[in-house]
Amino acid sequence: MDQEGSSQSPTGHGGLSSSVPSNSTEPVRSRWSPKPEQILILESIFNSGIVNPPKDETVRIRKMLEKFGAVGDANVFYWFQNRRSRSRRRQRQLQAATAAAATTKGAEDYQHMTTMSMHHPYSNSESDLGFGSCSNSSPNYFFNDSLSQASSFLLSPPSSSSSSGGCESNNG
Amino acid sequence: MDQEGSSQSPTGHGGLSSSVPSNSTEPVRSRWSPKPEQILILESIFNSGIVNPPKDETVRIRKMLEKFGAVGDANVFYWFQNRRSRSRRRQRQLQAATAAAATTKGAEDYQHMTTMSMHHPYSNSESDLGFGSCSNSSPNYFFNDSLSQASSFLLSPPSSSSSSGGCESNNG
DNA sequence: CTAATATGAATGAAGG
DNA sequence: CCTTCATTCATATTAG
Repeated sequence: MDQEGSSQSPTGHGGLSSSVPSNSTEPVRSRWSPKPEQILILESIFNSGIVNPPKDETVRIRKMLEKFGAVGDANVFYWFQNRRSRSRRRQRQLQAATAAAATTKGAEDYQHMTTMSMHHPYSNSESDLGFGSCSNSSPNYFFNDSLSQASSFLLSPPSSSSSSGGCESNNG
Repeated sequence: MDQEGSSQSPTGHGGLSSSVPSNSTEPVRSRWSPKPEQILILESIFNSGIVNPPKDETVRIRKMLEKFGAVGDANVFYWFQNRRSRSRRRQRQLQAATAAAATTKGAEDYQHMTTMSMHHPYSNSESDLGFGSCSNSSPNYFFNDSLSQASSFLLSPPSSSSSSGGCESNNG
């Protein structure tokens, strides 16, 4: 198969500035491929408790991500939506596995369950439980960053202190 | 796009000595490798017309496959998902090629894929289309099997019946 | 050992 | 929100 690790051609998505991929030198990426920095930011926000950012917040997040590569509001929205779904699914799966492992009811279902071990390329510890960052003040979700450039950027927000407060995100 | 998350052993072996080489590199931590019997079952189901089994059916299929080796709902779901995609992809490829050959435009303005070689020694005809087996009765998809143990097992399915037709899986 | 292929798994995007 | 499609990544297996 064709394996492309480094892609330096982000399709001008976002539906704003960038135009159609008329570049003949660009392998034209069909869909958006979030950069590591962008993923870091998105994960930070998600882990901060903002699992369902409102429209206002989504736009701001997009602005931040744009610094590291072309991205649109829709991409951000999709990302959070998929992230939420996957998180919930993961949680349910883990819960079901744990429960099944401890079941042993001995009624009629004698189906033994093998050890649950979902292999993960990256140690994805989904610990988004109990988000205490539910303050309707400044949405500075970053504090546990790890990237260099990302952190540098995160320390210099666009002077926008407008917070939309979002304990329970509700997009319309 | 994981629908059901139920993964068991990463190596995908029923708990016996794996056929993995004596390499000291990763003997474990692999992806699920469906056993021939499992593949037979899955193919039978797929060819039976159940190309998109609902959740209930997926669980049941997983139970059947578990008899032949560790497998999770997710694996079954992935299998069907990939099967569908690949079938469609295959058809589109062939169709495109045929159309291109019949067009006789004399201009190769059509650019598809990057490096998709289509020099296949055998005609990869899935011939799985136009399945008129659209009856919402018992889901006894097996009838044209060839395996020994598999067939033996297939003749003793669980008393669970009432599946979702399989014509058009639409649940939500 | 390296290249190519087959296939399971992950993710972005879209529909309902 | 949940399900589904299409694309891509990663790895196992096979060919050279």
